[in-house]
Amino acid sequence: MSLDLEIREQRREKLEAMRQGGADPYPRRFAFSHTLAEVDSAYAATTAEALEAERVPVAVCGRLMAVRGHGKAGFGQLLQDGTRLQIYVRQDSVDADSFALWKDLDLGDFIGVHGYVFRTRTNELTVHAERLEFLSKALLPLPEKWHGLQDVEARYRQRYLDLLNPDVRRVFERRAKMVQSLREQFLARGYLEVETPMMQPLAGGAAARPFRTHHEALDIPLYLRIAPELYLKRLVVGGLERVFEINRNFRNEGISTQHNPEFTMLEFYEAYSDYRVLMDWSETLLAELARQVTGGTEVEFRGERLDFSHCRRLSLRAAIREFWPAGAGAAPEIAALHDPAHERSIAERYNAFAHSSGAAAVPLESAGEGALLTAVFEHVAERHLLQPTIIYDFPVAVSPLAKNKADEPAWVERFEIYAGGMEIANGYSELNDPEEQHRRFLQQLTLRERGDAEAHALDQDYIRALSYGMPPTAGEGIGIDRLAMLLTGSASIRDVILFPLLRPETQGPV
RNA sequence: GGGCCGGUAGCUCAAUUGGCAGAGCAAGUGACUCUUAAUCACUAGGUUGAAGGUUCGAUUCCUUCCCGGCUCACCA
Repeated sequence: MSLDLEIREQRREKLEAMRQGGADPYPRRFAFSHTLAEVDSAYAATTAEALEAERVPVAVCGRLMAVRGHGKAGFGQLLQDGTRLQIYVRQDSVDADSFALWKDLDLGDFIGVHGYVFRTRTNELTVHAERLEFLSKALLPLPEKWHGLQDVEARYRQRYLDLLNPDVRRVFERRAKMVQSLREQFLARGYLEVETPMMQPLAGGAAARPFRTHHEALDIPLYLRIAPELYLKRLVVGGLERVFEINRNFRNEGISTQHNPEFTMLEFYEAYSDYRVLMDWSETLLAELARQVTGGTEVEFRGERLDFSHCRRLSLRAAIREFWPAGAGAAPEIAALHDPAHERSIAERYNAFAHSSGAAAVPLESAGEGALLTAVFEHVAERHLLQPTIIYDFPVAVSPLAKNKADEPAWVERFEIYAGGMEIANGYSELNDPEEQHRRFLQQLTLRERGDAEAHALDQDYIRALSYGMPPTAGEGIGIDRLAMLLTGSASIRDVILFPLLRPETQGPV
């Protein structure tokens, strides 16, 4: 028998013995007087003498994480909701049943402790036990007490064990605080929080491969949403002029340190606004977010200090010039970047450099007009954009839902925010001309026919909604997971998602 | 999907260019009434991810496969 099973067998026997003795090993509740955190904060400043005089009675509970026995006495450490507190059990202070229970406890068991607060000789705040109650059993042993769970796969598969590690717990607490801060900032700006369909008959609003499912009763195919965009803008048509949604998107694409098939997006729209307004608002939003979550505007990410107090602004074309690799010859002239005729030669020049230096080349084949320049930007600049940076003005070919620039119709009023070398946000002035939107969808269809599985589908109902009239509107999506990576210093998106997608275990758990 | 790295006791990790698979924690027994990674003594715990191959002998070398990590490509 493996040791694991042996331990479980021994612990089952303890449970059985408890039942034989008339006790319920899984009792229903414990009426605690204080949480461990409350004990901690209430008596943090109280001296040993004052506690001794007062003998404050408490009833506390938690998971037993450490035991240091001394024969007829002993110390234990309880863990409750992230707080640890020491207990002291001595034979001459508790009843016989409680002491027998104490001797029989395993690490990981849950107990309730009645007693009083005191300080040990080393001045540690401790509950002096007078009675113990058994609350629940750990049949399986917990991970190693000092190192915790280290195996990366086990950490993700058994997150409940990983979360016992305070550093891991802190990441998810901070993520929660982040979402709360964002929500509060949007509510303060007069936004309404909404929920739009996660299952859609057409997966629109972004360029990505969707997950497909099927509704039995209606007998129709449905797609898990790749973005909420088209629904949120329908709401703006309906007069909900400031809306935001924090929810999951699903994209049937690769998994990496920056990609999980389901990820959380904050997406928002405000009427009578444009991308200039959103650039300003995003900048203050991020700065305030960093302040509320970390207490400052600077964070450490992959060895870099990132400063969220402001965003640098750079046009896409300027970014290509600035980050054009030295080995690729002179950076493209501004005039060339404005002339579609030069787009291909710019990409080819970059690719010549890429081939000689071993860097990834820009795929030339399927790209439509304007898409090449965007691809060049991503290859040349993205990984250099460590400090928060707004990149603005994109080609219309890669932005089928964004409004054209007044003075340059082949380009749109769109921006993306980069930090830590990752794209974390994407926003634009929304295209609200239904006829132009229809033409854009048709262009996407021709891409689709050419084999681009990620090109937008034609959403007639969305065209109809726009035809009723949508005010000038600006909208933006912010990737919550990546932002959480930045604000928690996590190198992988899996470290900020409680249960990241993994291949299922072939051999079931023990 | 490509490249690189990894998988050894429940957990964290060792194992000498191929030579008896080990330690700490956790577990069991015993000692111990102020410890805090408690201490001390003893005990038990292994199909070294799987299947083949080379060899007198494989955790170690080779092949295939499984699982994971990093990275590149696609994407946010």
